[in-house]
Amino acid sequence: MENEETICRGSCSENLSAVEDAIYVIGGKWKLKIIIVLQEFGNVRFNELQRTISGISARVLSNELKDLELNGFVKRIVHSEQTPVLVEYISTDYSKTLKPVIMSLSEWGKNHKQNIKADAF
Amino acid sequence: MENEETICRGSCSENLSAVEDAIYVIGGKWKLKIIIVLQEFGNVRFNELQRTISGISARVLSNELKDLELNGFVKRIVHSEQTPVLVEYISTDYSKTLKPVIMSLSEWGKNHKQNIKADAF
DNA sequence: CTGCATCCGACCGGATACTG
DNA sequence: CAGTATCCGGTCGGATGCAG
Repeated sequence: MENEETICRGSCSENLSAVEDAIYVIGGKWKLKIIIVLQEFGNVRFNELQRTISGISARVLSNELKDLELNGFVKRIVHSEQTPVLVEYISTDYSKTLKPVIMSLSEWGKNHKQNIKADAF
Repeated sequence: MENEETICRGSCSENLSAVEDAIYVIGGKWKLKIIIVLQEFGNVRFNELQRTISGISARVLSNELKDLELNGFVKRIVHSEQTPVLVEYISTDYSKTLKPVIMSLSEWGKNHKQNIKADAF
């Protein structure tokens, strides 16, 4: 019993901390959604992004983008220093490493919605 | 299933909403961590849970557990109505459907930590 | 157009104390 | 032990206005 628990605690904390790290970086309501849009659309401008991701305010989007850029998921490209400024955001190669995460989440979310419809427990 | 390069703009919103649904249910700082602990430990009592997941307060843990129970990820088992009350939480079969999500997140988190150590960009 | 600054209300969550 | 109630400070984030 003690032995099993000890083993479990070992791998568990490892797993826990890994997931914790992941959530710390890509957690929150918006980050993954922004990454998804950038990955699937390619170059996207600020307002375009805001329109695509319904519900996000300019303020929050701005903060999220800064955060994502700091962590290497997003690259900010300025096309013109004159007004009107043109800025595009693109996803980095590193953000592609999130593909499996996004896929499994998407898959699960799809199934979950089905289950919710099926039975209301 | 699909050619990733040609993932349609049409299915983008599909993907987005699926991930959004997933995040809505299992998002947040704690939910996945609680699920992980319950899956790996089996039966866990409230205080044990709080001790294992460092940083969570009783109040928050209580709320999260209620939420997880409502969504069918966790089952609450009362062993005794007398004081001291004995309660155990266990993960449900449905929570096992999150395995792929947890695995991909854990995998990514592990790699990410390595990359962070490697280069500080 | 792309944001940042500010104000300000809502809400999250810690600390503490309490109950069964 | 397993929570709940209350207080309360901090943060989140919407709205608005403005600047480059």
